[in-house]
Amino acid sequence: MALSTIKIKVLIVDDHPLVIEGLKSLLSVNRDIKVLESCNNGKDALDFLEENHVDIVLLDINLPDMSGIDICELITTKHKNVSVIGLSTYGERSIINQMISNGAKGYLLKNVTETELVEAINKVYRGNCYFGIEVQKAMANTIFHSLGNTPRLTKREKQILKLVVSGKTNNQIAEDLFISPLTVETHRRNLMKKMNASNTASLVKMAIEKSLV
Amino acid sequence: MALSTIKIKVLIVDDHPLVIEGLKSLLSVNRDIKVLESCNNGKDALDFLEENHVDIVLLDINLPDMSGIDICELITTKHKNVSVIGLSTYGERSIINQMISNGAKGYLLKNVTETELVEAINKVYRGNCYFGIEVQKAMANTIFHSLGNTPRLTKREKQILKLVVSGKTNNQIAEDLFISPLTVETHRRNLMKKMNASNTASLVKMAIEKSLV
DNA sequence: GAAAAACTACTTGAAAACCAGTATTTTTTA
DNA sequence: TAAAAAATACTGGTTTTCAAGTAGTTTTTC
Repeated sequence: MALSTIKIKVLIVDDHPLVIEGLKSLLSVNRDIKVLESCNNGKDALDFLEENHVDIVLLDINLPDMSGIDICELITTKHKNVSVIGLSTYGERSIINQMISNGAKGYLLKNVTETELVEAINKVYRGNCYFGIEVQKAMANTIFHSLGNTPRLTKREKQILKLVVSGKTNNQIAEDLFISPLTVETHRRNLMKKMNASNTASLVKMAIEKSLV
Repeated sequence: MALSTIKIKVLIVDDHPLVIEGLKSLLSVNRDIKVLESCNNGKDALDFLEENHVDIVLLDINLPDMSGIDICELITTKHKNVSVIGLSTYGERSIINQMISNGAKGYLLKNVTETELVEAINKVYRGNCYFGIEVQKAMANTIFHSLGNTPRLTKREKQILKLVVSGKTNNQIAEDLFISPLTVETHRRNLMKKMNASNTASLVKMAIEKSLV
């Protein structure tokens, strides 16, 4: 708050000009925060991050070229010192879950107030998490049976889980991915261990429940 | 409409007094419809139906003693000449689907207008179906991949499907239901045939997708 | 009361999944 | 660059599921 020379560098990613302008306007008042750039698609955002130092990305979920959820994962894995705050119109719990498990540090709805927005950016910048009041409400309903204990799956595991859920056998998956059926079996076993599933049925159920597919 | 002596007999089931009064008030204007009784829980409703002739049940989903979805099934199986119209605050598609597959002939949201309510009751009374505009909107989103082609499962099949989804093996299910594992196997096979599933994974996926569990 | 549907139970054989390890190579991260 | 994590692949054995039938009993329905 005190150091006026060091500003929190923000990148806005949203395909709606109105929202971008609105966010810029809200943040322009605060002199600890500087909006470096705004992108209206995922690719531009990723390109910008390659060549610029950014602290916070305000990331919309509905983008024209790719899902905000996927972009979130790309950003958080590639740029460890960049924090993502999700942004969307509706507080759908499945999306919020996915954002969190993909490394998002905060989540806000678009009816956010200036106070809330600034608080979110400050908190996340300091390494904390921030979730809007409306978002917390949306999560509260099903807090026990999904959030928090969602296991972290590897890329390959997610891939295989999707194929399992789609009804493919180990052999079919092996053919699809050009690996040995025995390897698929190993991944499957690890998946079951991670998700506390005793068989395919509960694995599929939990995968859907935790919105991992 | 013409015969003033024969009125459509309606039973209201809702645990919220305000809603009951509202519905009564809306329907009191119409002289073809008579609200016989109103219950604030499922048991009372079922008891009333045992001893009284009712044409239409306006059934809330959230009830204190049991789920409106279950009551709907009980009513439609026990009382063939009684039609159920579901009633709830939110137009959640999964609930609507379950109501329909449990025999509901109509579904309305609580912000329903007098016109719509009367039209619904009249249509359902004449053997048709009626779904409110808001409900239709909610269903339209996912109309292709769930509704319409939902297979009709028997009571036992639903029961077993739930246990399969919960991760139990045929043997465990057999123990639970005091039947032979071989019988469970037969039911499971019929379930897979009905749902076009080739294995447990796709069976579970489809069961959840079609909100059958 | 007859017909249909649902529930029950079995046989046999094959395929797939599950369990519990070990182990090498590749990639990522500190 | 060394350590950790992820992806790969194997052995060997057990349990469960899948497939394709048959068939008796009970419950619903017309």
